[in-house]
Amino acid sequence: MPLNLILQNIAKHINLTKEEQDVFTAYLQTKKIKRKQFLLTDGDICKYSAFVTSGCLRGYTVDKGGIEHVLNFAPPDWWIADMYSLLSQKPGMLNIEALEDTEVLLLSKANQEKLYLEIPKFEHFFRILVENSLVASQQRLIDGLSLTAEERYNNFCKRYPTLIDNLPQKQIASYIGVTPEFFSRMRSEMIKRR
Amino acid sequence: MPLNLILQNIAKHINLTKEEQDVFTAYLQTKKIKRKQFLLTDGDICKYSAFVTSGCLRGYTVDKGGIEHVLNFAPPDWWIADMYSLLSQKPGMLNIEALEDTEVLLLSKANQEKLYLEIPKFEHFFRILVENSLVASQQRLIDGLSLTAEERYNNFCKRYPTLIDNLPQKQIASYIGVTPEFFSRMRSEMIKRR
DNA sequence: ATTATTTCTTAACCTACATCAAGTGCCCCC
DNA sequence: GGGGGCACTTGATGTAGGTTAAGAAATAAT
Repeated sequence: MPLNLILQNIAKHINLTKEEQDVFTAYLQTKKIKRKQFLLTDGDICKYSAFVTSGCLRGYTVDKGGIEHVLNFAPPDWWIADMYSLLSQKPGMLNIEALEDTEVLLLSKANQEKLYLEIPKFEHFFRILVENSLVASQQRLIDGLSLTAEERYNNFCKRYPTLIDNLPQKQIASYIGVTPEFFSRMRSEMIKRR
Repeated sequence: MPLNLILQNIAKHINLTKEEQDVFTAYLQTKKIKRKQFLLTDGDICKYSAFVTSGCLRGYTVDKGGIEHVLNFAPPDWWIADMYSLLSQKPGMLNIEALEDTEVLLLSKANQEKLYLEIPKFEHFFRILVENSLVASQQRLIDGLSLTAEERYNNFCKRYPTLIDNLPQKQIASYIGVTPEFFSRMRSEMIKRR
């Protein structure tokens, strides 16, 4: 069980005693997900936050026309959940699927609430975590309103350099909001212009 | 000073003693902003979260071509800040401007940090506040990727019914991501189809 | 190693929305 | 109350990205 990674992630924002670490880690469950398997399916109620220790997940929605739209990727050291469903405990719209064999540590909403009571530092930790997510989400919203697809792709490469090597092109295309065809064309034009 | 409104806002998520209320309210400053005046200008460092007690603010960015893109509105009972700049204490991209004469209560980042230490319940309050913001931001992101402008406008009317009566059309257009010309045309076509 | 499936590439054609421009209507301010 | 400026409307034209389709290349499965 690779608890070191999650303890380091937590230690970015809060200091836990050894005892507190034990309390925290006792609340976690390990889960392995094979490539193409789902951690969460749209219409389900999201009961866990997941912390990725190896592999890669993607969160995506499917629109009326059956087109998939990637909301987020989660490589190692990242958290992922359907936030709407997790908070409201209502059926959500997000599918969370493994892009490759993946291992996660699951923290249930119930255990998360217990953590807040037993170790209030976790209020602080998750506030900061969500604040940073909000900043990234708003930045992406602004990008979608004001930048061309090329500019969005450039930003993606700058912000998440470690992701681009292993992510399939069609997933990157979906994340920046264009079709695979357009993405392919755009990239070859960018290369011609070098 | 209309402290009742903000105390009610806080009471949605946390219970404060009378003493705690006094500590909290002592940290607030009142500010009046005339229509068209700025609370924050892009390039500045955001030092406050603002709670609107009357009037209406809008947060927007300006792109390379000089086009404004509305990120958020803040009518009464809403919080607003440039989250990136507030968290990082680096110059931000958001302008916050009054759409009408507005009154806000300001909570500085420094005071906010003090609050967390003196009344840790505020960690809980702001975590929930930011979580809800994240959900709304992600939903808007997904809408922008998967819906037509009409559908986005319909969602806007459903989610924020109290906003549409008083907001100028061009601001709504900017929020849903279309030009004023297209918005005007789209609306008259929707009316024809009734 | 071979086959099946998926991903990527490329070309032709299409479309939701943008841009430009000008006129009308409305609101704000003096 | 009136003038000026801004918001809204409308028409013509343009464009960033989508759709359709087919072939090539790469990857997965056996």
